[in-house]
Amino acid sequence: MRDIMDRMKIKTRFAPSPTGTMHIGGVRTALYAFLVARKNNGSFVLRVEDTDRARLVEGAIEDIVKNLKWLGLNFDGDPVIQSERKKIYQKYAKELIGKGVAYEADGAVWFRVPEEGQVSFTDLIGNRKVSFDLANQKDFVLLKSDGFPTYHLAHVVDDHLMETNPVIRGDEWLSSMPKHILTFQALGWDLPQYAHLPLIVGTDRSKLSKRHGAKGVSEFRQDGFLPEAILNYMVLLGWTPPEDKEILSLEEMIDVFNLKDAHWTSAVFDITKLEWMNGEYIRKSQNSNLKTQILEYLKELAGGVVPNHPTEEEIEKVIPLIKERIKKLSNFVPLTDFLWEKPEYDQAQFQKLNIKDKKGVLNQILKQLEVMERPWRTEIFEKIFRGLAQQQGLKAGEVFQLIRVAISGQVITPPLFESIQVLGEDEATQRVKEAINFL
RNA sequence: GCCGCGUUCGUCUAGUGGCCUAGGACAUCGGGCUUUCAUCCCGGAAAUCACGGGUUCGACUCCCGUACGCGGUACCA
Repeated sequence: MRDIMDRMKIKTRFAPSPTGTMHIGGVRTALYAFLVARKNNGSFVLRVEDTDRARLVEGAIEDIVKNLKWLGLNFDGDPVIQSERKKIYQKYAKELIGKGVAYEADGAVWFRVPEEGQVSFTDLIGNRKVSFDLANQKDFVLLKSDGFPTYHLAHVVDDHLMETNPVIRGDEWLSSMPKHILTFQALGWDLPQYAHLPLIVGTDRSKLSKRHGAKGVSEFRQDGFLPEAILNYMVLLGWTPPEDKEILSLEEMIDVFNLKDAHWTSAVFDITKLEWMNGEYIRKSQNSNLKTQILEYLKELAGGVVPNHPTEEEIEKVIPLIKERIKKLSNFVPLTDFLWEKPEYDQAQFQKLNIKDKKGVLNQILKQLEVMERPWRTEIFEKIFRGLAQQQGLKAGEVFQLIRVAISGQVITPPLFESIQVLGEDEATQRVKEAINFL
């Protein structure tokens, strides 16, 4: 197999049908095809399988192209659009009728499957030989009565003409192999190599779909997932990198990926691990890159408009505070919005505190803040409130926690002093006053 | 029903006959660091390798069967 792979030129394709938004499961198929192509200096093309006119969804092609681009899975050349190739399929359907292996009935062209015999091929995944008894196969449609080809004809014609090798697709096609083998043979063409990728399934082990709350790529993007993390997580669903090195860039994947090491068992999509990995990517990204990504993310969230707050400078200031605290870009908003907006105080948050006379202590705090030398310095700030805690018979943490809720309305925030620095001394003092009034 | 494929911790997986009293990662639990939450560090629990037969001195690894799961069985892809 290795020899054959080496000798043949490599050309892979991703062939979705534009019946909806690009699904997360498709990412893995596209990624593997992309990796095989790039690894072998081959090409990777996009083919749009739009032969089912009834299920066409407007904008689906644009969605697929946009998402592939976002992911960094760049394809070569222009997409091949099957609906524009109608004549070609018709020509071969006619040829097949001429050869006597196909016939017309009910306005469609059917392939006549031999009564007996066997077909088999060896799948690249796991190097498994799979055989089918033709006695179990029925005649199938090549050309529908509307003149468009079925998947089966279109696949054979296109992948032969495009010289696809190997064909990388989902495992749901494995049972259609007899149809494809038969058609290739009837046309007198060589069978390409095939790699049927195991299905990605939901927690109930059935094919991943909307039923599982499975999302489209765009939704992952809106959720604040990074393309690198999605790619990295998906590549692990069915393939293990050498030496336990799980975190890999696209470039590194190209380097070490090998289809022959791909697995043949279906994998459950586990968003928890994806989230962890996304957090890893956020933590290890450069602050300046993160800033750009957050800016872009917020802009998209606001419908393409740059929001007034946070500004680029504000984001820059806050990044070191939140970098280790967010798993997804979307976490940025709830974690930081108290910095740009007045908090809405909630008794429940104050009640979590272990201090009896909150109002009294807060007044003490306010008094200190008003006389503290500006600009406030961390050491001084800490010293003063540790002293205050002691004097009040409280733990230092309890006092800091009270200040936290007073300035943010929340019990969980980025580091206190740094947050106050972003807020500014006036605003921080003002909020303590407001908290006192609230209590 | 028929055809095909599959079956190692909850999940992704390592493992290609002795290195496996089964390793790693996520999740989980406990501890450390710590003014919250995270990050980080240390440690624990977690798979009778689906089951039953073979083959072999020896099987998670090879063979057969059973069970279960999934996919296909469309003029959908």
